[in-house]
Amino acid sequence: MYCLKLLSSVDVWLTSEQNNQRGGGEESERDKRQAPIFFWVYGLEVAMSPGEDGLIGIPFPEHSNEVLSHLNDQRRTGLLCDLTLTSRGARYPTHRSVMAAVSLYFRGLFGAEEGGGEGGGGFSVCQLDCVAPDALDALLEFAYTATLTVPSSGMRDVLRGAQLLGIQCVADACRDILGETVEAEGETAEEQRAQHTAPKRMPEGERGVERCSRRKNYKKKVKNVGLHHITSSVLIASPASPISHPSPASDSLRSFPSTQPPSPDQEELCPKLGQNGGDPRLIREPGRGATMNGGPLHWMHERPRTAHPPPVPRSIDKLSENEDMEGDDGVLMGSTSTPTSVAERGAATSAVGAGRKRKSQTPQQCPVCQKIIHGAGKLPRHMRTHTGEKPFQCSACGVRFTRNDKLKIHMRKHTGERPYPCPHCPARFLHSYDLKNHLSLHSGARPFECPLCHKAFAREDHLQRHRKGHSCLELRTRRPRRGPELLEDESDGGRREHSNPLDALSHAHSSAFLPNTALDGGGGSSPGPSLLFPGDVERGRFALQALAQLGPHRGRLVGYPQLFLRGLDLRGAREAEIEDPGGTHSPAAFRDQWADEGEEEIGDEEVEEEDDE
DNA sequence: CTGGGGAGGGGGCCC
DNA sequence: CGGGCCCCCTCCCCA
Repeated sequence: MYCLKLLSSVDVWLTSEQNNQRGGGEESERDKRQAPIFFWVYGLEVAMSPGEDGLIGIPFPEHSNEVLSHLNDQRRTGLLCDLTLTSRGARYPTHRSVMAAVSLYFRGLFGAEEGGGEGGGGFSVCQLDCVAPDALDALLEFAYTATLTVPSSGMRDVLRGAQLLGIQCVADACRDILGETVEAEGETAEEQRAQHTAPKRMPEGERGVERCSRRKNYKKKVKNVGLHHITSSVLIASPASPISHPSPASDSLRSFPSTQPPSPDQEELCPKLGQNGGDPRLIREPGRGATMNGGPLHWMHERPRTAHPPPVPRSIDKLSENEDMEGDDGVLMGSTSTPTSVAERGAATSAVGAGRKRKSQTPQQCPVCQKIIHGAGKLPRHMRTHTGEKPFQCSACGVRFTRNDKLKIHMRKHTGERPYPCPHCPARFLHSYDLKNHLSLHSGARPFECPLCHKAFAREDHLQRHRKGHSCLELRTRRPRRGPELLEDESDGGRREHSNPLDALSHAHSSAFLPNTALDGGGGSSPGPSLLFPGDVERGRFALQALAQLGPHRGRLVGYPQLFLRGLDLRGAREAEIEDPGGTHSPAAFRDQWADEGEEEIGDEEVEEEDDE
């Protein structure tokens, strides 16, 4: 009997006779058969370790984002911050654990302290003048949001900082963006200078500033960067980047231009969009190196250098400002503690750069999400989805959009224009797709049918919503069931591999469902290959019943678009239940805990089916 | 729970 | 090649 924690509050109890064998060294045939045990819960791969004898690992993709978000909140408020990074006067409260998790440098730094007096804990300050404040800010934001926001002009700073701190993924991404190639030669002068300004760390209790150039072996050779001019800002994010969790820096990022009130200039530049709507030319000056509507450059200028709350009880600013300033290149270091403006830096880099010719624009891979963007000129549009840049503002209501065509459609609300009239009724629509949906009402066509309950919908997204809900799941669990022989397709005579056991189930209980309405949400993007074994349908069925037995807690699983069950070897559990009907090992014994009276018949049905077998 | 509207995003076509 | 325009899909929100 196992207790599986679901969403921290839902317990799924499974029984297995294998429980008694755990650790006993016995290896039954089932143990051999169950080698790779995976199943899919609505698109999420769930691993059941055979060695763990039925333990199920259910991933919660949002968990990491939530944790990061909370950590970022703590960073913003200075809560639990036990490390302050400084760069030329700017202070960045942070958490040692986070930095150690992100940075090989800090990992080595703090790891070396393990067992030492200061290892776990005292407040400490780490002077990182070798990393430009903007770059350090960006790297911290990356650490806490999985999103790296960096203006293209600051890409090299970030690259250098990432290399110095051993944040390899960021360094790689920056290199990709910069189009660098790994240089097999020795360290460049830049790297050598950087070594002189290696991160320094000042334990809180110490009076002076102890310089501890403790670079580890993670150090990567600095590439000989070929400078080229890039006018766009780039935001690097992990695929699951929680962009919605702003850091102080990201707050400022988000303040441009989407939430930033339009400047009077912008208002003048965007007088009356009207029918001609969001012509971006009214807002920006393309090709001038300027950014849309006060974009990255504007952001960088307004980016608060000391936006972070300063919980640092002691000041090392003067020391940090005066040290190592000569060690970096002029672009980075400048002559004072105040970083050179991005505009100046951009000009500097542009002056140095040789102007690399951009590659073909179709298709292009997004440097942030690695997605391939088809179509010429579509990448900048796509990039705005990462940066949150919304250059196109409605002159009527102030709402901003990332695309002018969206603004144009939006303006129809103000102008009353509804260019898509229904030929059968006076209805008119803003979107062509709305008209398309509307026409299906006239025709009565409901082409989107649920393969399980056969309810038809006029809109595909409504069908998907319906299938994501658990109302249909209940029906699924109560379907009359057949054996796995129904996997045999009568039409082609061969064994059909359904994309998931639920398909098989639905196929079993009904032969009339639309071929395009598979349970994968209509997208046909079932994660992972279809790897059904002869017993999978049974396993999937039992898993559904297990879900059903969640009773009121089952709703917590609602929202998963799919329920894929792969190799879920739960038959043992079922058999155990039969062997011990009503015993303490039976799920039925725990069914009352969930007090879902409507599901009891499922269990009864299950027993009846077992009797039939 | 469902129907409808709006918005975000991607792709195709054209200039 | 970049941008405009359009279509399509999907998601979210509201009644």
